[in-house]
Formats: sequence, structure tokens, C-alpha cells
Amino acid sequence: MLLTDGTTKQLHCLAQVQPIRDALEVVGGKWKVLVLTSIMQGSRRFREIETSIPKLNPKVLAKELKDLEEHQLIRRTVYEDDYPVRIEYTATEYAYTLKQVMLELHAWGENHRRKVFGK
Amino acid sequence: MLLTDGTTKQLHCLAQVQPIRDALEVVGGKWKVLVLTSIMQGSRRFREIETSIPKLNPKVLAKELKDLEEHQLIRRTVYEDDYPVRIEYTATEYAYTLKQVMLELHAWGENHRRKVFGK
DNA sequence: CGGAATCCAGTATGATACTG
DNA sequence: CAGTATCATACTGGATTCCG
Repeated sequence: MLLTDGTTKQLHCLAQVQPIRDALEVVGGKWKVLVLTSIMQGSRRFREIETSIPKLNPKVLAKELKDLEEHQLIRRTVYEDDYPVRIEYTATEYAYTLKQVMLELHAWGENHRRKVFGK
Repeated sequence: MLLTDGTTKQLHCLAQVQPIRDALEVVGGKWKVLVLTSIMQGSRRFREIETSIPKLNPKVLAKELKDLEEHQLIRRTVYEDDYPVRIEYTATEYAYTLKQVMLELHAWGENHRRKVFGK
């Protein structure tokens, strides 16, 4: 494709970057990765997740869980027959497709810390 | 390592996730990737970068540039001999180490859009 | 227990104008 | 041109309390 004028180039660039921004919207933010990891590591119940992550308060956790569920990364299951009703969160199969992304982020972040914050 | 008590497990989990959070802090946010990409694609001067990204205002751009420079992803060069003084931004070699991360984010984000926002 | 409701602070973002 | 100053607004994150 020929990119001779500024506008086309601009639109092209924006379109290219959009998927990256989409991905960042899903895993970005202060808590998403932490919450997801906690669930993947076996935390299932609201309180369990909450206490596994210092400084995380219930309001924020509630929102994070909703976001993650909307993006189909976790599943919320209600066990009605129990009393009091038991609710559990589990990671979906789909959540594990993030593995490569996480590995890359992890590797880069680790290296970056050494580089910028001194070894 | 034996993880028998909750605290140890919690700390372990936090430490593991920290690099990911570090990386997200660098490339996360609404504009970082856009600005960096624009520079990598050849925008060098402040105004050039600004006009290449719709809705981005100078105050925000100034901050993003500072952040990116602090993390050594871009370099700010002042050409004193010119008048008016010319200032140029270029991507560092180091910035290109983000390539794999970007590729993964891009691939996942593209797939995610198809999955969640319907094909 | 699993949240929702309320209130509040801090930061991010934005529009606009201005300066060296 | 390359920003900074100012003011306004939005969004995020947090503390606390309350409810079924």
C-alpha cells in the first residue's frame, strides 16, 4: 500500500495500534492481573480473593471481577442449594490464552527493572 | 519451596506478578503505545507527533514524552545551533526490545476483538 | 459471605490560552 | 515551534457502612 499523504498514514497507524490498546484495556490497570492470577492459583471465593491481595477493597474487587467476567476470562458460579449461597469464581479456558502475553510482559518487565532501576 | 501458610503464598504470588505490573506501567495507559509507534514510524518533532494522533493535546503529550524518556524508550535531542531551536524525539534501540511484547498484545487483542465483540 | 451504597481523594485527561 | 499555565472534568481507587 502506498502511503503518500499524512491522513492515510495516520489512520493506518491508528488501526495498527488498536488491537494493542484493546488488549491493554483487558489486562491493564492496577488489579486485573493480580486478581486473575489469584483465581488461577486457586482462590475461588470473594473473600478468599480479597484477602489474598493486600490493599484490595471489596468495591474495587467487585468491579474487577465484573470486568474479567465480561471479557470471559473468569466464570461466576452460584451454588443456590447451599446456605448461605456459595459463589465461586474460576478461570475460563480462554483465560489461559493470555499465557504468552503474560510471559512476554513478565520477561520484559523483569529485564526492565534491572535496566532502569539498576541491577 | 514449601508453601504451607497463606502469607508465604500471597507474597510469592505478588512477587511473581510484579514484573508484569511493571511492564504494564510502562506501556499501559491511553497514549503510550500510540506515541511510541508514531515516533517509531518517523514522527520526530513535537508538533508532528501531536498532529499525528487525533485528540491528543500538548499537555498530555508532554507528559507522555517525559515518561517514555524516563524509561529510556525515546531520546530527546536539542539542536541548539538552529534557530528556532529544533527538538527531535527518536526511539532508542532499547525501545525495540518491546517488539515481542507488542506482537503478543497485538495478536491477542485482535483475536479478542473477534471473540468478544463478535466476528 | 458476597457484595452494594455512599462518600471522598487523587490522578488522568481534556480544552484553551499563553509564553520563550 | 515546543511546550507551560490554568481551569474543568472524568475516571480510578479507597474507606467505611450497610444489607440480604
